Amino acid sequence: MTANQPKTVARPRLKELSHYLGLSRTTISRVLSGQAEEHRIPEETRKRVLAAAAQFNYTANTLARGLRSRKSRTIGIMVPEISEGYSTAVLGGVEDVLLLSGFFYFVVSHRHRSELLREYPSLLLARAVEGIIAVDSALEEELPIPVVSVSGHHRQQSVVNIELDHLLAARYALEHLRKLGHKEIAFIKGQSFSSDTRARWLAICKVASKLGITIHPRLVTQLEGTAPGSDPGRAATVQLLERGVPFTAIFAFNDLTAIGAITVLREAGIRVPEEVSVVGFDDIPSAATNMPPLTTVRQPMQEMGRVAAVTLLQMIDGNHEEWPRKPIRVLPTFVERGSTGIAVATPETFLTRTVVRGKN
Amino acid sequence: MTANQPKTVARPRLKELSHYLGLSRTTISRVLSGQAEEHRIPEETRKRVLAAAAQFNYTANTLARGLRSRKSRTIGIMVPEISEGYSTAVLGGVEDVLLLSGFFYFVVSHRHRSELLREYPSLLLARAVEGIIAVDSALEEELPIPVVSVSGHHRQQSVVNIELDHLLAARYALEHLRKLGHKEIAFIKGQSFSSDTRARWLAICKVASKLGITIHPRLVTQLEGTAPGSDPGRAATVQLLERGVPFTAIFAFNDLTAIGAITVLREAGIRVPEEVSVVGFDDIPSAATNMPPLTTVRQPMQEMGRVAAVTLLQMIDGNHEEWPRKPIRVLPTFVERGSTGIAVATPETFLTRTVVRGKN
DNA sequence: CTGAAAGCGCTTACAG
DNA sequence: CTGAAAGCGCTTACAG
Repeated sequence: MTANQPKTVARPRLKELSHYLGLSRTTISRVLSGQAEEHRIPEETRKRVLAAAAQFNYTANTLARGLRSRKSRTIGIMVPEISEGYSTAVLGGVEDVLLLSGFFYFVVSHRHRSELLREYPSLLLARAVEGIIAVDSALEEELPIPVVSVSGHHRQQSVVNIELDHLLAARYALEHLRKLGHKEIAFIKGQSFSSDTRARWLAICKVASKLGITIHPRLVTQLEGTAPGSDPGRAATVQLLERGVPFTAIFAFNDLTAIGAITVLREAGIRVPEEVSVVGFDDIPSAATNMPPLTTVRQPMQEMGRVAAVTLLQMIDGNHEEWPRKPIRVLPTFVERGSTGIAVATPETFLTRTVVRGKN
Repeated sequence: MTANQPKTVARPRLKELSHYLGLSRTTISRVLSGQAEEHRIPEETRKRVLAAAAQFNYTANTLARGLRSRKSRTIGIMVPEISEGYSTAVLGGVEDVLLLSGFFYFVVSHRHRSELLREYPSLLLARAVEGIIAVDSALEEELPIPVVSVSGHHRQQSVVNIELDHLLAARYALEHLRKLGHKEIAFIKGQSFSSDTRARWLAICKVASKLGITIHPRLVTQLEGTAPGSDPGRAATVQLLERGVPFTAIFAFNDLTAIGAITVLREAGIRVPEEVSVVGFDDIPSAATNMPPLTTVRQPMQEMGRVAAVTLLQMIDGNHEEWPRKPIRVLPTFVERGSTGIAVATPETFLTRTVVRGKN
């Protein structure tokens, strides 16, 4: 950071502009932050300032501005894993909104490590963020800034939840399977640390009972471990097969799990969807190009990101009374593709085949 | 931002700690920024300070710290699209390194819009970032801070390039296809705005001529448009089929393109790999679960991210003489999966079939 | 309509 | 070994 840097054009400061224009820093600052009107700065002056700013390519140092005004115009986004599709789809939506508003964002990913989940909020606070969006992450403490949680199911006062309508999601999937004649349905629940697991499972139980679908406990399994990708789904499916209870369909926690399940089924010589149907959740991009293409419950992830961002910005600049008091609900859609089909009459058939262990 | 906030525990400031400890802010600051040694602060004092900081959960306001010390401990990352696999895989690697070093990062995605490509560097500079990592993005100006470019092929003095060994990549793919007997190989080049397109294509031409593989101009096509996903790949493949020149293999610019190509081929009734082999590039997660699984040139994207971050941090804290003067090269690996097979003797066969237009 | 001065919360020469 | 004071680059009461 010394004289060794390549030749640089130093960013101009307010002081320089002030000299150049023969105006006080106060006036320039007012013009540039859009307060010309309320301070009755003449149009002529305003234009001169704007022109000079453009000419010297001046923009305020946001560190200084933030320190003084207590508005950093920055938020923090916490995700479990930056390199996975769900988080980044949400991020895409968030970005759409933020960038139009002049906000920037820090991303931190905690990879489900509890010490990171605990530390990151403080670190973000030290970075003077004005709000936090938590994606599928369980925050523990109440924070002094607004928080919007996507699929997080928080109960704190300062947290507004963006939630999928899980009942509708469950109804889509289960009615679809019932219509195809499926009665023996296996379920792969999410990892216990995923904040959506509980809500999604409760909805499934409720809808199943309403539709008269029996959930056999030995056909219920759960993802385990923090491995990214479809490995946990493979392991869960192997477990399901080993239990030896016949089933004609699997409702997976998400698409990655469904993809893993299909791989294991095929390795075991079981055809999808001819012998076993598989329903996913999320509709990540590869759901459509998977073979067979996934029938799945689509979460509007981009939209959830946009809604989260809009809500957070309103909370930041509005006052507390106006904060949403209830979760904001978004709706799933159902995407029928090739991984589901009519239930076979005798599901036991596949049990006679060799079960190939999934790599894990 | 007024009294309407939920009850908040204000973050303690240095002043408070100073009162509490009966020590100057100077001393406390020194202890907390690890300068106790060089200022010969007694171990006893050091411990008292650390204990108090822990007790009050004090961390320095990074805005103030950054403003004064000119070290924001923040970098900017520019990517084309936050919600696509390539960028986020690189991001994962970057994060591994940054978080250990106490750096945070802003992400901005320009979606190939030239005004954003132009503005973002200034906006990041205004945010006082100490360096920038550009992923697959062509920066125009020389910046006053260090820049590391992943797959960017920049020529500016202040930019260090992280590059894949494209010659090796091309050799892997072409030797593999030649070994399988392919002579009529079609190529789908990247979009003209993608900074890797040129380098990758030059390498292919060079290696092809060395291996005695003829590149038929009418078997060369190019991705067009900024649509994310595999749609551009579908369109390019449709074009290829319409030209009517027979081929037995396609070397696609990336995996998404390869996936799109396979879809179009199948829709046209052409079997992969029995009639046409397809080689991808990148090895994104869905390459393995695609049907058929993709044979592809794997880029070590996480590693590229890690290398980029390590390099940038060294540039930030080292002096200019020590900056790398050459591109840093990383090596691809080759992943043989199911989308390639032995070349058919009479590739013309597929041309008699109906060509189905890819949706686009 | 305009500006001088204070101050945001730190770090860092400088002095002892 | 320790601290008083200056200052990073802004914004914002306050005053006129």
